[in-house]
Amino acid sequence: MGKLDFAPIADTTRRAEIVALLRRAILTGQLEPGQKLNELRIAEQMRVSRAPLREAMRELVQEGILTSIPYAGTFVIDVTAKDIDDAYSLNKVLDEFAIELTWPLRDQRFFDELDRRHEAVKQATRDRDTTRQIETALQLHGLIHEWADNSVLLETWQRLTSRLQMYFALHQRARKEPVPDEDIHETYVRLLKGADMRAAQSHAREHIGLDFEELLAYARSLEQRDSKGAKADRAGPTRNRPEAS
Amino acid sequence: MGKLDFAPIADTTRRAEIVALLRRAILTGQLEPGQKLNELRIAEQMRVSRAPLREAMRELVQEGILTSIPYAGTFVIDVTAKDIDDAYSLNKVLDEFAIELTWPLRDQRFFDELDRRHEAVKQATRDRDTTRQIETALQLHGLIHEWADNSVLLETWQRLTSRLQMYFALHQRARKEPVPDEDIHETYVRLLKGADMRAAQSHAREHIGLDFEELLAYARSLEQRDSKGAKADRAGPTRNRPEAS
DNA sequence: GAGAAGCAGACTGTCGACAATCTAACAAGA
DNA sequence: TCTTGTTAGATTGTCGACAGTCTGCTTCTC
Repeated sequence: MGKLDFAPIADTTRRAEIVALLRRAILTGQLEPGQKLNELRIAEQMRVSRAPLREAMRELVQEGILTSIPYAGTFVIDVTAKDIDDAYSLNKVLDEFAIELTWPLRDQRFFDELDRRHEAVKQATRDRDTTRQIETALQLHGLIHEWADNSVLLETWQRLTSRLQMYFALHQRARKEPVPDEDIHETYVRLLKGADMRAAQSHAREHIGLDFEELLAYARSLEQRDSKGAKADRAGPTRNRPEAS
Repeated sequence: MGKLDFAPIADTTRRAEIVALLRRAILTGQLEPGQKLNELRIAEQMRVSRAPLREAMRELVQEGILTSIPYAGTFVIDVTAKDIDDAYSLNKVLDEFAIELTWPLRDQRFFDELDRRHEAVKQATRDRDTTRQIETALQLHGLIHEWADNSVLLETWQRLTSRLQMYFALHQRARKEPVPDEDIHETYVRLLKGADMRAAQSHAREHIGLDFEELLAYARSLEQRDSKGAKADRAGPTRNRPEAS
């Protein structure tokens, strides 16, 4: 028999597609932080009953980008400066760990994939497609986590990434100029190809820190604005989180 | 008006209670790894319809202790030696980070809570209650993550803990003698109260390593046994994970 | 007897309807 | 005018039933 490996066919349940749709809507900022998701309306728009929609929402709640309050509703999570700070500081630790694990596993296929993803970022930058630029940049950074051969690490990073992507989208959407960021990733890629692991680790930490400071400042300005009243329609969940212990 | 703070009342939806029930059943080993969860049977036993049960199961899938295959069923995750290895190595990194964050925040309340949880472990040990011993030991180790004031870290650790608790339960259930482990935590607690952060960090790494080796050896022996046939009724999910990208 | 086609049976996925709960507007009383 | 009780509307939580899919057995053919 032939040695051809077939890729598994796509999961074809309504629930899975709803999850993908909702996740994309949230991560690209089409659904704003704090916004309430009306089950009936969304179900009608998607031509789906509420059952699979609700199951999809439960998944996204556990994924950390939605939050649910019993009998009140399900909301897109609110972005606080502290959340961003927390996520980034943990991300640094994970990056360092991922580089350590990936380092001895690097091979030609790794370098090729690294270049491919780097090229995708540059392409998105040329196209002035900010949404895609965020996506591709995160995919570039995700390579070390995928390559590290530690499923728990990968899973953790992906969860963190969801949130970071949300924050970035919020940020990018807010600022006027589409995007400057010419080629910050150049050094990152070069170091990952090099021989000095420590250098790669500390650069990852530095580099991430840069975008971060700007994002954090933006988040803080948002909070200042919000706290001065004018809370708009973004219903503020005031009760406890649904996560039981 | 008075300054009394009321705690938020308990979330009282069937779904939340089902989640708690199922999680406990899985973490204590009442539901074995690989076992399939029959929706109809469980729903009848709990006197609940399938809707909230299914939603609860979606949450636990995202929590990482169940795995779902469309049109085939939902299963308790299988424990592989690699999973344990992955989880533990990440756990070390997280512990180190948590100690770093917690260190400057330690105060009298921290030390009191530390002693309280340490005492709970010793009590469970005296009672020869292995399940509770696992629970309390993990709670003791969780304190640094709770105290670190980083919600993302805490969430990540709790997710990891779920899995570790499962593995521990499996292990404890298997070995004959109830439990030796007199007071390994004594040093850990003392170092956390001390002045040398590095020492505390490296001890956390060492200490965790101990239990780990034993657990890992057990997992490997399990896999050897399984691969020699006799796969029992534990239906092995052979298709792809449901997690779409 | 071996292998393919077809056929129940069981189970998961989805739907529409009902029950429980919350919110906000309104009325009544001090 | 402020507080409290009431009520209607909207929304979420739950239920029972139906449809789609998989699995294992049976049957038929060679």
